[in-house]
Amino acid sequence: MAGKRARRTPSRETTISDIAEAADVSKATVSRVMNGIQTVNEDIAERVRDAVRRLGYSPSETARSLSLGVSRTIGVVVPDLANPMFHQVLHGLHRAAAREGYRVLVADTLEDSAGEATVALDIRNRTDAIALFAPRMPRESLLELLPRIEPVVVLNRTTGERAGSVLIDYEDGTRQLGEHLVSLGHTRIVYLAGPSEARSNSARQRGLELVRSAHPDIEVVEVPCGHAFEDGHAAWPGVRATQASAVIAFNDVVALGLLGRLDEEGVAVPDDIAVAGFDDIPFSRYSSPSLTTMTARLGDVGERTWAMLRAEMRGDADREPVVFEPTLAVRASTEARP
Amino acid sequence: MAGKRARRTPSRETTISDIAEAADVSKATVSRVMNGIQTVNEDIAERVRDAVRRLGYSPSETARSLSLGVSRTIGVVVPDLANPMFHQVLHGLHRAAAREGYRVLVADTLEDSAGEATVALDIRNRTDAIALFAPRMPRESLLELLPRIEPVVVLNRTTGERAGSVLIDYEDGTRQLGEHLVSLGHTRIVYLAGPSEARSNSARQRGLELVRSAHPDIEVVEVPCGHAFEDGHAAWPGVRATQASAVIAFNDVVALGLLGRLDEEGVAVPDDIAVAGFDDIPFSRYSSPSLTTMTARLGDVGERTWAMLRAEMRGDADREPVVFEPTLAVRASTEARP
DNA sequence: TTGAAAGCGCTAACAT
DNA sequence: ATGTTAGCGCTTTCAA
Repeated sequence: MAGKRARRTPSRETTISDIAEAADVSKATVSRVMNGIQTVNEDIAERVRDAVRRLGYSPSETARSLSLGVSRTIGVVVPDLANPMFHQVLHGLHRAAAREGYRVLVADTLEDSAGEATVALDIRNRTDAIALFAPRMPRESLLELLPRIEPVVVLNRTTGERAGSVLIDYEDGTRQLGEHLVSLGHTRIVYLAGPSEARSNSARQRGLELVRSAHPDIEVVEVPCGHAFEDGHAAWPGVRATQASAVIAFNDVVALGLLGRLDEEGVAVPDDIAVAGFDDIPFSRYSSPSLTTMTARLGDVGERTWAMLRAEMRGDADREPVVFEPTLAVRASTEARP
Repeated sequence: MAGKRARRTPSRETTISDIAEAADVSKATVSRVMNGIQTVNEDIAERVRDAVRRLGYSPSETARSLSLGVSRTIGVVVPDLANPMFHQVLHGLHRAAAREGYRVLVADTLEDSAGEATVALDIRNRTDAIALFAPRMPRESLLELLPRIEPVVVLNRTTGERAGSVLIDYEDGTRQLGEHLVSLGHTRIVYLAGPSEARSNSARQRGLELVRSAHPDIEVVEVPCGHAFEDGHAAWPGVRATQASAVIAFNDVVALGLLGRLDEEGVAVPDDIAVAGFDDIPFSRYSSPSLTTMTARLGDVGERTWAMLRAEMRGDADREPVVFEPTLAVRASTEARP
């Protein structure tokens, strides 16, 4: 036997060497055939293809990535795949990336802010770039992480120009929502607050502050809530206690949870109480009553995220944050139909 | 200059060699420190950690995977991430995999059945195993693909023992739904059909056939529809034309789309028409009216999928399909509240 | 047109 | 306890 050391790991079944041997050519030739390089004699190419078929071979992407230095794959880290808002962004990002031949791999952190950095590093170390969707980790952690995972673009968090960032203007969106309710004659409005780690929660609070300043006669009270259905569903007693006539929910998911509860309780929407959400997820259009919300062209947000990621990869990103201004979508949950 | 060939690809910034050089040790020692192997002198280890910190190094998972022969990562291919039904399964799978230190990477095929095989091969070639969620491709394609991507487990498709498979019994579930409506006195029921590529669609049709046989006096008519909200929303004219008093939707998403439309049209549910879905997604509990549906412990489905995947990886899978029997969740959309 | 061999960044067997 | 080196499965340069 040759002096080779024993191999310890199982590794994969069929490799390029097996094909080379079976087709009686060099690995280089197999590689050329697999990558469609035209300079190969057709007879030989066919012999290779035949071996590939017979042995059921497909190249290790891991080995290719290592050799090439790139994977043509990007990673996306999402705090909660169950939130439809992220799908819409993901969809746009996906479409844009696919156009340029990039694959998208998604990792869900299940709202575990402590594990975010680990997941991000891990996925980044197998892809060419990474997008962080609304990371929940503290700002210092984020700023520390960013240089280690670039090229990176962050959604809904500022980065102090340490990375590209795409923002939805929750502050102004929430202000618009407030103005809408005020114009409808509501004088006491409750805000169902989201998770305090979510930076967009403070943005919403700032928006409400603007409403308060503009209308000193209007009361805006805050009720702690959360980000999920159950949270909205469970928030009713707290809302009722405020005797408010209108509520702005942290997002559509929460708003829909509340809507379901109001129906159970026999509370009329919007006559007894008006409800508004944020994000314009598809469900919001079809709920009953349909939900007034802020809509932000989330597909475009995704496309734009890809564009920034691409710029980061090329090294010619200017890192000026891109801000999307949401617009009001008035539906039946705030305005009674004629 | 040494006789080394020019390197052509950019590759990564900081490698194990840089750290070795900076800390004045061998790569092996750096590797030991990075992997927490205790046999390293504390002074040296600290020197290495220091270099790691200074240079912001984190190991290439690609290189580790290649060297180790495993990645401790599994892939999941999903036809449509926007369907909440898949989240619930994903969640259970995720939780179970994490317990054993495995990472989960998700790829969305956006309902493109032609691209499924490519995505599956690609993701499988960077992970240790793969789960296919409700693949849309034709059976022959699936059977041909399976041996090339094992270890693999398939959700909601049979595999002829060529791979593990976890099934939800849509046939019996749909039958139960039909019986429920019949017991409520409905005599004409419409089925909003899903995509014909979805194998679970035919399962539902078989379930309806059982209802027809058991109740010759009952009419069950089929109306082509789809799998998304918009499809349910748009299906109303077709449903009305049948003059049926009850509808079974392909899934909850479709049912909720229809519910929204019925509200817009001023049709009372369940008094004018009863509506039932399938899957018990979280929204269904909170819609108004809340939705009658079939519930199948989707989290357990995910956990079980992991268990089968694990068995496939170890090579001791028996491949007997695991079937989950859904149960009826009666809510307000079929049964008026007292 | 084809093949030999170096090299991608890491791990682990073996030697010291 | 540490270093040397082969090897994981590919791609690509260079030589023939």
